[in-house]
Parts: sequence; C-alpha cells; structure tokens
Amino acid sequence: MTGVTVKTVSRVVNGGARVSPETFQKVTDAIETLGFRRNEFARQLRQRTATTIGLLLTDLSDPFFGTMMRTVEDIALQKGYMLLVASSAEDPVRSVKTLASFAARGVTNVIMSAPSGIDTGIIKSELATGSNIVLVDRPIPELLLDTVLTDNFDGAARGTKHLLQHGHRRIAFFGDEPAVYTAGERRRGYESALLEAGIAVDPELICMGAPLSVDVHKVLDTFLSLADPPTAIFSGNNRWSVLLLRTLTEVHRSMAFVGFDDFELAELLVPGRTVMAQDPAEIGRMAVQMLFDRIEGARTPPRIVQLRSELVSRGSGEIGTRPLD
Amino acid sequence: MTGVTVKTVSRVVNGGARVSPETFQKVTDAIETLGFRRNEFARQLRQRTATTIGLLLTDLSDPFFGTMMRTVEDIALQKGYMLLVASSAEDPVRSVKTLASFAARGVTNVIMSAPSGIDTGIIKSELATGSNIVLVDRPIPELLLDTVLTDNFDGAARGTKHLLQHGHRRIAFFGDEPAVYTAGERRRGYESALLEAGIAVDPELICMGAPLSVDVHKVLDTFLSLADPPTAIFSGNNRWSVLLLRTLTEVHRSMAFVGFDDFELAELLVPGRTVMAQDPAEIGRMAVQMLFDRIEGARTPPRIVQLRSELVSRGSGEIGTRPLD
DNA sequence: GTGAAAGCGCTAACAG
DNA sequence: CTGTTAGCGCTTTCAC
Repeated sequence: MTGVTVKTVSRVVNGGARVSPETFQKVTDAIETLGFRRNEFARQLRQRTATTIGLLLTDLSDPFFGTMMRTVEDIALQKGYMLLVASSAEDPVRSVKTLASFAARGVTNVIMSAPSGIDTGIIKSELATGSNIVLVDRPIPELLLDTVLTDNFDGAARGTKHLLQHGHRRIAFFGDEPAVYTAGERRRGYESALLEAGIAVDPELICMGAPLSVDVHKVLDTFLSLADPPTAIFSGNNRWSVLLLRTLTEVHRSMAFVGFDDFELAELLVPGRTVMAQDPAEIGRMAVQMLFDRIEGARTPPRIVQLRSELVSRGSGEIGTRPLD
Repeated sequence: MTGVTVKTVSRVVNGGARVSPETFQKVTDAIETLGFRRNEFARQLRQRTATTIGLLLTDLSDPFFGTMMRTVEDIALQKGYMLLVASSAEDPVRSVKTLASFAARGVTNVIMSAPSGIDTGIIKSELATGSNIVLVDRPIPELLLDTVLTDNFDGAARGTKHLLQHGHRRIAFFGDEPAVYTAGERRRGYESALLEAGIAVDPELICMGAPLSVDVHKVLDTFLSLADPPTAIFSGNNRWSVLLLRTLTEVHRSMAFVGFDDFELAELLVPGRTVMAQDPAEIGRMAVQMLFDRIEGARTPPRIVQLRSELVSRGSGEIGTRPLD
C-alpha cells in the first residue's frame, strides 16, 4: 500500500535478515512516519511465547523483593521483556493458580520464590512444555531447577558465632514456620554453630512460627524467666527483628542482637543493629541472567547458586554478656 | 470432537450466557478432564484488550509503592486481571516508552505515577483509542484524569503547624526537586502554615533537590551556623528523612523533626519520629476501583480524590524549642 | 531478496 | 439455544 512492500515489514521489524539495505531503510522510514507498532498479541499468538517474564514472589511489599524486582526489570528491559508480577503470600495453591495464569498468557519464562508445599506436578508439566523457571530465595527440595539464593545455613552459623565470640552461651533463636525453607536452614546454621562451640541446643530457647501468629510478649517473658535466661537473640528474619525490637523496647530490656536480613535505618537505632545482610539486587541479577541463558537455548544441567551473606557490625551484636537485672 | 459441541465452548468459558444448563455442564466437565485452558493471546487479539493492568510507578523498591502494588494485585486478581509492572525512575522519556510497550501488548488499562515533564501527547492519543488511565500519587497538571493522591499541601501545613505549636519559629524545610509535584505542594503547605502564624518564609532555611545530589553535611552546617539557626526540621519525604536522620546522628545533633511519609521502625528511634503518614494501601484501593469503574463503562467526568494524611506523634515533633549549644 | 497464502485460537456476527 | 463463517495481525512456509 504505502511504500510498495507487503509483509517484508515483518522481516524488517525482526532484525532485517534477508532484506536489502534499501528496502530496509524504506520500510523503517515508513514505520517511523506512520507510527506503526507491532501488535504483540498476534506475534505471540503465532510464536506461542510472550516477551514477558513472570515474577512470582511471596510478598510484593517486602523491600527485599522490591530491590530484586528493580534489578530484574532493568535487565529484562534491555532485552525487550516486561514483567508480569504476582505474589503468592506463601500459599502453594495460589502459586499454582498464578503459574496457570502465566501459562494462559503465554508467559513461559518465570522467576519465582516458591512457597513450601507447592505441587511439583504443575511445575513439571510447565517445564515439559518448554517453560523456563528460575527459583530465587529458596529451592524446591524435590526438584532440581536453576536456583539463586543466599547461603542461609552459613549466614546463620556465622551470625551465631559472632555472638558466641562475644561471650554469649545462652542465645535465643526466633524464626519463621519450620515449613519455610529459609527458616529451617537458618535454624540448622544456628544449631551447628552452637554445637561446634560445645554448647547443647536448648529447645526452650527456640521459637519458630509466623511472627504475627505468636504472642511475642509471652514468649519473651518465658525466655527471660528461665533459670538460665538468654543473654542474646538471633532473629531469623526481618519481620521477626522488627517485632522483637519493638517488644524489647516495651519491656525496657536490651540484649545482644543479630538479625538475618538488613533493614533501612538499622544503623540509627541505639545500639545499631548488627545483621547478616543478603544482597537482593545480586540475587535478581543472577536469576534473570540464568533465565535468559535458558531462553537463548542453554542446555546445561540446572545450577544452584548460593550467595554469601555479609556480617554488618553496628553494635547490637557486639554487646558482651553481662549480669542480669 | 470430544463431546459433541464445537465453539459453544467459548460461550461457556465466558460465563455461559445463552447456553442450556446441561450443555454447560457437559462442556465444563470436558474442560476439566482435558485440562483445557483458554489461550489469552487469541482472545486478546480478537478483543483488542488484555486482562492485564499496567502499573507504572516511579520506583519499584519504594515500600510506599510496594504496599500499593499488593493492594492493587488483590483487587485485580478478583476480577481476573494480572499486573504488568514497570518503573519510570522519574524519567519522562522512559515513561512514554513504557506506555508504548503497554499499548503494544494491548494493555489499555493503566495506573501510573507520572513523572513531571511527561509528554501529554501520547497520553492523549492512548486515551483517544479507548485506554483507561488512573493517576496515583500526583496529577498531570495539564491533563484532567482520574487521580488519587494524598493532600500534600494540607499534610505539610499540618505538620508544620505541629512544630509551630511546640514553639518553633525557625523551621528548616527539605524537599525533592521543585519539578516533582509532591515536593512543590509540600513546600507550599509549609510556607502557608508559616505565613498563617505570621512568620516570614526564609529561603535560607529551604533546601530543595534530589537527596543524593545534595551535600547534606554542608547544607546542615550552613543552616546551623546561621545567626538565627533552625530549631526544627520538616522533611519533605522519606529519602530525605533517612538522610537527615543519619547526618544529624553523625554531627551529634538532635532537633525537633517531622517528616512526610511514615517508615518502618520510626517508633524505635530515639526519640520516635513524628510523621505525616500517607495511606498507600488506600490509594491503591481507590485507584484500582476507579480503573474498574472505567473498564466497566463509567462515563462520568474524571475525578481527583485527595486523601488526608495522618499526624503520628512519636516524640521528635514534640520537642520544644531550647537554647542552642 | 521478496511475495502469496495459510493459520495460530479465539470471539463477533449472523444464521438456523 | 447452538452452529457457521470470517477475521484479529502477525509469522511461517514455500514459491518466485
């Protein structure tokens, strides 16, 4: 119509292979002046895959995932991909439904943090139909997939050792529900550090559960009224840290403290909060890189990449043991 | 083939209007056993619109937007919509490109926080082709669109008044670049409260700019070495608050302080930080509601909804004036 | 190097 | 209430 060509346009839009330079130029100009935009629906209907990455995270409002999202977006954008995001709220059923919605939209490339108890059946069938899935933050034990996560065991062990080095022998541990992979690993790391120091693990000093489902005041009271109460706390995640710090303030009680996960303003509290910091940006970067490797056809066996966490000393972990009130 | 029907399936999948109950049942069963899933591409190609909401925000890692995203997702999910998210990083050119990518994917329903200086041309042309756009956090001055935002002027005025009530007469103001809508409104609110109290606005106490582009130490030094230095600070946003609190700690200086936007752990600082809290969840809820009203055909004139911010007293804003060191 | 024709899976319009 | 026909805009053969 306009110029002279018909569907050579397609070839041009897709990189101009097998098109003469002059035709290419002519078409390019026409596209420019007419404001033509390729319809992604039609393209994707034909090609059976979308230039969209599905991002399924446990919680969109968690700054950890926020940072990850931003990194993933930056890299995806460079390759012309956009992000379809969704949250699982740790619900395996919701996760599976979301994966199905992704599939219905042709989103065959997914980065996800899988809740425990997720049905591996659907995941396997997605993979069988050519989907690419990269796991972040936690693996799926029954399934070997590309995975990027922090070395939780190691981080918790080093954090606990840090407290041990400052003389603590009674260290309380707070963590998420045992079913949550990271919670289990961190607890194992904590226990391993204790055992290595020749200290028996005391179940009376361990509290596992979703932070909001636990009566923190009561648990702390119980811990503190033990014959041999804890002099330090290892907090297994951010939400626990916030809750514990709040509660400790209320009962006018300060203890040595190390938490997993960094948080903003941790250095402005008194004392500054010592943490094992993860690197969500790096996790995102590696995950999206591994995903594009797959998209571009990599056939190597799945890899699990563990990132080291960093001990950030700010004061709260360096409080020595001291006599009790 | 399988049962007996052909494309009655379409009617069934779309809610079963004009289908006999028994056929409906038969088809539903078949769908179930065969694991049939409607191909959204084909559907969307035909209908020329996606069951996807485009969410264009200035910063994905900002907890403010994180909370908003979560709310929007919850409501969107109930209507079968998913979220295509992207960030503008305050860049008007990037925003326009993103809008174009949305359009190419048939995403005609968009919630966005528009950066200043955005080209209204493309927005108008999107609207002309039937797109629905709801603005959050800030309006586009030249364009009347459905908008949900906090009453920034009022919030800043009330926050400033709070400081005035505690005896402060010299109040410093820190805010984002003047081009950012919220920054301007908040500054106007601050000035209005001063004027109402019969206090002249002193430009020497006002610092506007992107927090990272400003040498905070130097600015604070300058402010504090004035003949008549400030005894209180009003911080125009969260990033400024963090930077200011950090810097004030370093120079061992505490001042009365009120900040716009709440942040986690604000109550654990000493003193607790008094803030004007916005309600990102409510902003998200209203925005997505307004969007669905449009999708469902509402033809009412565009509305701008202003939400009131809440003064949360935690100590830092209740420090009275006191003699200088 | 370019064009013509077919078809991706679905729904709108119109019959029956 | 249900079936038929056509076509959304693109890419993929396969000719030329």
